[in-house]
Amino acid sequence: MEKIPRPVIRRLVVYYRCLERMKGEGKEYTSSKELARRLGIKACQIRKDLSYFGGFGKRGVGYKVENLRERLEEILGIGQKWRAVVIGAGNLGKAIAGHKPLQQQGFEIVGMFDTDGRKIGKKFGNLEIMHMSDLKKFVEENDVKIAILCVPADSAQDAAKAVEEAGVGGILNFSARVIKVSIPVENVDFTASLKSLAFQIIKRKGKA
Amino acid sequence: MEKIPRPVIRRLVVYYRCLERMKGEGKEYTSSKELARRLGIKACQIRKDLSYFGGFGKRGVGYKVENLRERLEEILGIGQKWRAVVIGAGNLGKAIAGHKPLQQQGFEIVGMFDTDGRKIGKKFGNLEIMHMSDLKKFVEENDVKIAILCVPADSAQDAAKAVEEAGVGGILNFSARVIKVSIPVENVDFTASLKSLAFQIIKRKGKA
DNA sequence: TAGATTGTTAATCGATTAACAATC
DNA sequence: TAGATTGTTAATCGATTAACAATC
Repeated sequence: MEKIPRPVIRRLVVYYRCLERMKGEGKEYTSSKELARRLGIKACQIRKDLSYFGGFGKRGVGYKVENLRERLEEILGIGQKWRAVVIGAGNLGKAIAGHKPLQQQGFEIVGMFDTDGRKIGKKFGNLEIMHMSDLKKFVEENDVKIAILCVPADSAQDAAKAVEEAGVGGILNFSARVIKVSIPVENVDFTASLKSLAFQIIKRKGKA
Repeated sequence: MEKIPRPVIRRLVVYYRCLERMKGEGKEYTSSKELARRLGIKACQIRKDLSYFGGFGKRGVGYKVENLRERLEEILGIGQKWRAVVIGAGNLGKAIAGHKPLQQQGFEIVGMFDTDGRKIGKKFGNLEIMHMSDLKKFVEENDVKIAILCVPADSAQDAAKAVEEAGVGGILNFSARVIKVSIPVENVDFTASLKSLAFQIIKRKGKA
């Protein structure tokens, strides 16, 4: 398979969600032009993105909504169940663990871990908070593929290392720190996003 | 001012955080090389990024940690207080509102809004949950600059529009939907990140 | 001076956009 | 056939990396 640019995958997810909605609306066919209009993206970019994975449309006609949705589901691995653990039982960790859209989209949170003795053994919903020292065993027994890292910046590297050693497949990193591991990582650094936003607001004020 | 590529600002935030830590470690001088090593970024990229805003270093010597930190603080608007509201008083909204690192970094959550009648009037910490219909007045009276959008995808566009009309300067969008407004937006779409991560794990498995 | 590191220009790389032949 | 839209190649754009003169 040809190398896929990172941004393409992000957009594929966006296309997928739009197709889900179109399906809900009872739409049978769509086109790159229509998707482009709804998503604020160029039509040729959509076609180009799809072309990395094959031709899914009919010239002169467009794409069959359900067919394209299914193909993207397959490509993105959305069909399968992804068993995940949350590392860090703070506010954020609990919010993620309780985030309903995740469950609906095939991500099942099967465990929560922390290092704070006062939290261990407590329940959050039907999840018991476990100690990091039990992570490896739990991952092996429960076929955990993803770890969602919600720990403070200073603990991030240690936690990430433990996750990697436990045999988890990839990390969604909410901590405000670059982590160094050899498994795939996606960073969700919203304090950086917020600062970047602040910068844009300042810049804009300057112009106005 | 020359146009600054978006990714540059994100990295500036990362540099800033690293400098804060270096300051904490009592380091007086650093270099693009050292920053590069600590952050897993190329040294020339750091110099290039900084060069958009001027020359902050001394050839042959490097950068004075505290000096560079201060300049970045200034550029990014980190020195000033940013008053923000959270839209959507669900799990996620509450987690963000209670997220301590935000307060420490100059972002103050001064209000929470929702449209669910059962939530209005309830307290979260020392914040009272208010109705969206009161947003405009609140924003004007409290000089709110940022709105953090934590509503379900289907409500995102309406909420974003209300935020824009209330006169807020920019939006941090946690919802899984593209929103169309004319003020700056930063998207934090972690379900998309999670799906992108899933794809990378699949791809990697294929190779191994 | 010799060594080090910046700031900046030029080269490379990668991603987006435009254009259009293929074809439904 | 005429009109529409894809899939793909080529052109453009933008960001990263390399290279090096300037200079501490």
